[in-house]
Amino acid sequence: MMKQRGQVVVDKILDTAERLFYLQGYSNTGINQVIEEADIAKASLYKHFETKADLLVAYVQRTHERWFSRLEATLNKVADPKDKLLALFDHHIERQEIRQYGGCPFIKANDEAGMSDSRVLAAIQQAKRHSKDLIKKLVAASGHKRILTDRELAEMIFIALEGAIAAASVFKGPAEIQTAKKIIQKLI
Amino acid sequence: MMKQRGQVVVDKILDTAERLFYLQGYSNTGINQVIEEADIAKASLYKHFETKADLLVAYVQRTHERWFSRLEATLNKVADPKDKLLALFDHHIERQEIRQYGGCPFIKANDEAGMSDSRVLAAIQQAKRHSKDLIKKLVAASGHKRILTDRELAEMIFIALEGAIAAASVFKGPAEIQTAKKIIQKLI
DNA sequence: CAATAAATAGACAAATCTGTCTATTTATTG
DNA sequence: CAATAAATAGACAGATTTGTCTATTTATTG
Repeated sequence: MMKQRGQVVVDKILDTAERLFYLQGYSNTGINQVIEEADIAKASLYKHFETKADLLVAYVQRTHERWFSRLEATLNKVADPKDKLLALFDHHIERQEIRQYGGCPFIKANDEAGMSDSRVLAAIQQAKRHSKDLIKKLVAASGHKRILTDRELAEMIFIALEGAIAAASVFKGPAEIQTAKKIIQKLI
Repeated sequence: MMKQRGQVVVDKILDTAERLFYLQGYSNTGINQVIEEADIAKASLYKHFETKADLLVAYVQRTHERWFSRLEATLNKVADPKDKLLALFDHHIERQEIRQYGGCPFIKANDEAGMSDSRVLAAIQQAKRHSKDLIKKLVAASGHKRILTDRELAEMIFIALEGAIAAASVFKGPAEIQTAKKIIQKLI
């Protein structure tokens, strides 16, 4: 039952889908490219995922899980509660560097399929609610200046992160995320 | 030379492309659907646009022009300089209602084609720079509290608008745009 | 009116797409 | 080892994609 060395087929599929769906977009990525680059048989893919849309849903959920794990690991390394808020921005600067400023994978998936597939939309909303909740907890524990209320500051950080990542993906650089960080720093 | 009543072919194409590219996405919209719904011949489309990608570039540029006209008209109705800043948010709440919370058309186009087509990326960057410049001018004339510098406030408003529109398109409602407005109100 | 330009309908090519199916080989497990 | 499950390669169907081309009709303009 346990495959230790060598990925199991479903992981190879998801790894490849994750890379291609983000880089090229869902619609621009064909099943044939996925199975070729994942180096698996087509029948194997359709044994694990009934349709291409099912693979998209799985991709969003898996991206959500991995996003959360990585962010949690980053935040655990930061002690000061205000610094945790600022670490959010540094984390996303690093992530967007790695992602070559391709923007937020959830917003991308939402723009491509969120209006037509309700399961995709639901998975994306879950991820964004998760992000917002996490920020709310960090704000509550931060002991900030109270220029804004807890709720306002949390919403502002959430919205600023979203906007800064979107802007960074337009201008292909970290500038807006760094700017957002400095401004939030003034407000906490 | 002048066509007065009845749209010329190129306008019918662009109107249809505008609607379909935004609603369904560029990749999910076929040339055949465009010509059918625009009620024109395929040869006419390819006489005006060499490739589908050229139509996308034209779509982005036209969306940019129309976005600016509409926003300018809205702002001209507002006298108070601080109210102009707040009117940005109201304007986008209305626009996103009409657009059924489909998000920013430029970010959408960027997510779908910005990484692969440099002309699309350039057109999107122009639109976003235009938006940022407009906000900067409004901020400079606003006589705000100077909790933030002019540059910081302008960047914050730009980023907050981007983020709020993205969040609104995930949660399919105006909540985040309204919240962003209230927060900016506190800072000006 | 005559000449030129613009638009039309639609067939067509060539490639690509998702999804199905068969037949075979490789792993796993009792 | 024997039985079951999982993965493979690849042909195939049927639909759809972008873009080209021909032949015809409709507008425009000198």
